[in-house]
Amino acid sequence: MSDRIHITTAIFYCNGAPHVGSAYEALAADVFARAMRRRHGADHVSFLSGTDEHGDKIRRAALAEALAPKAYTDKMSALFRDVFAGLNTTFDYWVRTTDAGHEKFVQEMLTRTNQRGDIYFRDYEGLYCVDCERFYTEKELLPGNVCPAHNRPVELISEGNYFLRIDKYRDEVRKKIESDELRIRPVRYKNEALNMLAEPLADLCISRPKTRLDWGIEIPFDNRYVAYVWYDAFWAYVSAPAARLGLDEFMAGAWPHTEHFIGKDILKTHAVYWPPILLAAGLPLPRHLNVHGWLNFGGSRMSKSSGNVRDPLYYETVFGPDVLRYFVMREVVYGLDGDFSEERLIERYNADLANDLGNLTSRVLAMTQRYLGGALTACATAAGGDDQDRTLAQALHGLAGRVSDLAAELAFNRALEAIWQSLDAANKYVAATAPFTLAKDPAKLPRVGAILANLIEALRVIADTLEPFMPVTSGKILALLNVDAATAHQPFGEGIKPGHKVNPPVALFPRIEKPQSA
RNA sequence: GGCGGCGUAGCUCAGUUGGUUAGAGCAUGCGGCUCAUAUCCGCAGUGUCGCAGGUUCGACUCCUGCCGCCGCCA
Repeated sequence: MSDRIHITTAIFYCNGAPHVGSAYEALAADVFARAMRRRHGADHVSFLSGTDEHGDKIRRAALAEALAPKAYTDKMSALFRDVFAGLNTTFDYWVRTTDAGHEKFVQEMLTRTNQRGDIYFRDYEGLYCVDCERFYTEKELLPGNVCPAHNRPVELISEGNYFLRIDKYRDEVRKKIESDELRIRPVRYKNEALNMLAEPLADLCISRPKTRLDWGIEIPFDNRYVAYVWYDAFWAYVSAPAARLGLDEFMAGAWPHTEHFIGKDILKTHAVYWPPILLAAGLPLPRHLNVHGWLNFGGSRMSKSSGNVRDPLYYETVFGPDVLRYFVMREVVYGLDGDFSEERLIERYNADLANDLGNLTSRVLAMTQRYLGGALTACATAAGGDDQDRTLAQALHGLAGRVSDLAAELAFNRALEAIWQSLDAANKYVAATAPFTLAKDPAKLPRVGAILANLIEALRVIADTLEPFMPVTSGKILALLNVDAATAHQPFGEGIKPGHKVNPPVALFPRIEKPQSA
């Protein structure tokens, strides 16, 4: 089986600026993508994100700024792209649903699906919420026919529309989810999805009349209609790679190994609607739905109205690169809701980044300068050495493999825990061997050289393993150690050789003093 | 209303198929070191493991009921 992997974030609906929640999803997917590149080779991984730019909410957001929809989404899509770039995400594809190539692809899929026979036209009368852009049944509404999501009255609309047969595929989809052929993780969301598939499903309305909304992709077989925004947006996962590789090759290769990263709010669309859309087009399903929770802010839901939303790049500029990424990966259990607060971020910063990682780097490089003139005099004692040496070597041995396995399971917090256990082992090793005491006796300098060689190797392995989680920091430490990429990836004890020069320390994470509140 | 989850040290949480004195990190207190970003190392804790029953030689871990919080579906 091919080990090609296609990784996606959700396609972000860009009617508002990206916030820390959007950043969290992009960061989790990016950590995963980087980890998979290390595991399978960069050539075997593609990573896709982008913006969802059609639909009524976009049209109205544009109107509110007195912009044409396209001008508005040009601006918003660039904003998302720049924020994610500022967070050092490594997308191979940035898809806009208004890209000409994407629009053409959606039309091809509509034609293809129509020819296969699962699209039909019928008149429909229903209660419609313009904010949700969907029809409701009376049972779903609050008294007075009020939309439960937006707390405003729905409208009675009567119109003809195109529908996609969904229930026809329900059994097939349920079986694939049950058997984990389409695996939903964590498993609690699998159960929720199966629950949703237990009852018959209404067919999906996939068109909107232009008389009501013309900001969309025209239905190729009826120019009075545009495609429903969700139908359009799903195909963003496929359109760009299909254009680059050819649809057939993409479908035969990476697509069945797709890893969708999505929030729990869009589980239903991805577990219930997306699979039938693919099956109706005669295409295979993705492999994994990786569902994450909400990022709460100080205990309450992060939202624009509560004023607790910050530009994700604020944290890059104030705390430095990688800090936000480290915090959300270390603190949040993937799949569960997490709590984000600046106070907690500063605690983590000081305890983990300044005191553990930064200070270890600093003390090891400082001793190497002071006692060895900056150049190693010995090999690491991975295979031999005394008890202390062996304890350190054991902590580093296989670290990269453990971290890679944990990242593959989306257990990012545990992966970082494992790395920090190695950092602890290195700090204990310094205390146990006390090279600063030995260095006072010139006869013991060879041992000091061996100890520092072990510590430099430990730092190298840790910095290398840290790359998916803290790419900038990883690069900084490897640069301080003066090692090239090939050396960086070596197992513990097989990297840096005697004679190798390392650089003097710099403070990677200056301690943040708590503001003295009077 | 149906289905499911959660409730463990001050805080955030681990606790595998039930088994000896219930763990980690942070925060707190004491001791040590001094290479280092006043950093690091060691020691000390404290917990009726939501409540009440039940099964068992033995339950945080299984069963029942209740309380509280939450999610999904209707």
